[in-house]
Amino acid sequence: MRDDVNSTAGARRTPGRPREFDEVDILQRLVNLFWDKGYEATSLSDIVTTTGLKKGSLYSLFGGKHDMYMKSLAHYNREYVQAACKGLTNTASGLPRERLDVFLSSPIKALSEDNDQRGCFLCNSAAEMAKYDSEVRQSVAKAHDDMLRALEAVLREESPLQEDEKISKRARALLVTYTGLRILARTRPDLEILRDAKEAALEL
Amino acid sequence: MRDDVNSTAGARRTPGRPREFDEVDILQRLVNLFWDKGYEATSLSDIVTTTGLKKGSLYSLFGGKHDMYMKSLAHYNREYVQAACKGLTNTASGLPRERLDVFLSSPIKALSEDNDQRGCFLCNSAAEMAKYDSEVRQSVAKAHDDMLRALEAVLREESPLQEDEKISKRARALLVTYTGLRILARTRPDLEILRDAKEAALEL
DNA sequence: TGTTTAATTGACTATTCGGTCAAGAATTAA
DNA sequence: TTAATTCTTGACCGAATAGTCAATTAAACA
Repeated sequence: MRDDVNSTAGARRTPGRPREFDEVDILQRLVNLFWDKGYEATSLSDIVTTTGLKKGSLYSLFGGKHDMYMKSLAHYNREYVQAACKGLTNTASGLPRERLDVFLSSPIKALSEDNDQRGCFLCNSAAEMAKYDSEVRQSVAKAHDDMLRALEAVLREESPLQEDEKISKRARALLVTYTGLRILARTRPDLEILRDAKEAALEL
Repeated sequence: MRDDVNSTAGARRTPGRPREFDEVDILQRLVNLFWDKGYEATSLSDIVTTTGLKKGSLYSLFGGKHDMYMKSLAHYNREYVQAACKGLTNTASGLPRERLDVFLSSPIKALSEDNDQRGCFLCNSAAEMAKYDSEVRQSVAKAHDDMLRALEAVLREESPLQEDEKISKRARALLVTYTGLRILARTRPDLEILRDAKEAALEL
């Protein structure tokens, strides 16, 4: 009926009616929705509206609202968190100090340049869901571990002689600051608060 | 019917049937509920159950679910936030440095001693509601201002010669750290993360 | 005593919630 | 052409949602 969106030149196709949507695109729309409004405040009809899929398709694809959320969270971790980690550890993209600055500036940049007040999907999940949802808690914990490892790598790069203990301590402090920045961004506070906190964290 | 809970020795009573509950007690129960589960995940029937009041009484008392939330938030700010501010600025309760330590340790103490994983009602509100609820945003902003002023007072006390700019900067950084600690507490992370972040913040 | 005022109660409502399912449509393979 | 497979659609479901209201009860007051 529509353009044959799924077939890539001469590739084998599975039998049955082909999908009329791109799964990754749907996932991205879900991420944006949950990121913006959280789990409880997002209704199935919100989801139907912004994905363009009907309930039947959504349920056969994901299983249920909670699965949609978990898969969105996983997608966010894959796309955004990993990108942030790569940005931190990519030795080709500037001095360690500069990369840390970019990392801690991202919450501020999102707010000031893109007027993006959503904060961080991970931090929002931690706040809303982690207490009573062990799946979410696990997913968040894993992402936090990845971020801690990336932070430790940069800090080690910056101070090769520093003892492990100290490196890990500073990484943890940076993660806490990052989380605080992201949450406060959702209240649209003065940018100065965020900027000052960022600078203080970097002074260490 | 029940004991005459409202009358204090010989005081004038308003006409009409007297209340069978204590309004402050109800408010405290509401705070605990919303603090624990957030706004959307708390249903009216949760509220009916934990307050012991029926819907009619609740609605005539508060107006609606959102009013219940706002009044809970106000109560929290009055009771908990003000207490924290007092603890910070009370010159009789230890050195400035010690008071700051108590302040930043409170998220850790709640988690480790009381197994209290609720974080901070204010921070949770910021995360869940502030983006699309201007009333909440205002209430949160006011509480944050109070906390910033209290933090500035302690920092000034500790470093009387420091310039205003610097004091306010450090106060903001501490607020961000505090928020991060409280949010991460909801994911039941290793206490070490929180402890390390606290110490790093105090090192400044 | 009866009147007035206010609190309690439970039945009631309309809407929305997340979720299911059977029938139809579009494709591949034989 | 036919069969098998998969995707799409819209009608449908029971439960839960926030919220309303009139009847009843309990006090103060005159």
